[in-house]
Amino acid sequence: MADQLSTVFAALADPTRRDLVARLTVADATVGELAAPYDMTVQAVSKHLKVLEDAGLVTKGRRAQTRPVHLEAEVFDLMTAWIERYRRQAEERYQRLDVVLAELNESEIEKEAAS
Amino acid sequence: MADQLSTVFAALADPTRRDLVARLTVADATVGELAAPYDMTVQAVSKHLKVLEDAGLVTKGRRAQTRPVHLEAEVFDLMTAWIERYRRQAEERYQRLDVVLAELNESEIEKEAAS
DNA sequence: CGTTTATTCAACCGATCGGTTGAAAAGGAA
DNA sequence: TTCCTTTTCAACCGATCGGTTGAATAAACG
Repeated sequence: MADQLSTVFAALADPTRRDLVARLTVADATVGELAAPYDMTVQAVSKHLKVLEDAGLVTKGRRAQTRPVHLEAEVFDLMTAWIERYRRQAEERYQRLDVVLAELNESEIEKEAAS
Repeated sequence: MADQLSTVFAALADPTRRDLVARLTVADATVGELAAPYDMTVQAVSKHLKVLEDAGLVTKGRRAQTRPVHLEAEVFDLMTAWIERYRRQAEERYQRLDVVLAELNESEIEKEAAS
């Protein structure tokens, strides 16, 4: 299978799945309950939940015939870690750029002073 | 087109595109330079860069025949905002659950004390 | 000018995606 | 047991995806 970061990003690339995640932050819910609001079959929602489950974003319990779905929010950390790592790296680069520009400016000033 | 969050998540769901973003945090680079390390045609990389561009993660300049690619790190904020919003919501929910469990525990203790 | 270099456009291909319908499985309830 | 409810499995469909090859574009260089 693909790496987890890829499956997590891919899982959240779909608006229906993001909405499912959003609703699961409020409370656990069964597949049927989760499917109700959408204009699609319960099978389609079941598939979406499987994608979220494969990404590790969600787990399913078992109570009677029903499968209560539970959000596993720790996986968010994986994405946050990736995003923040490269954001920080990009910011550091811009800071270095600022230094370079400042130095350029200084030597410009020196040239000005020398002329 | 799809909403920006969807396109950004989808763009980063591909490992090659994540690697491109990672490399662009170090320095701007031309399409050819970016394509060199991968075992795929330059056209394929050009397509990947177009996906990143459509997601707003990258812009292309124009210098001679070459198109220097530049990372636009601000779009990261969009994802971070979404992730953090629901992470916080999930955490609050668990805190509420903790309160409920604590209250249950207290009444258990009261029962114990009463017996 | 014609040539070379860098990039994109267009068409194609197999695989995956998001949805459907229909059947199967598994657990209560009568 | 039989029936009903919940969920999943399987097959199918059109659309998109990630890659290819080949041609078009655009700017520098001889």
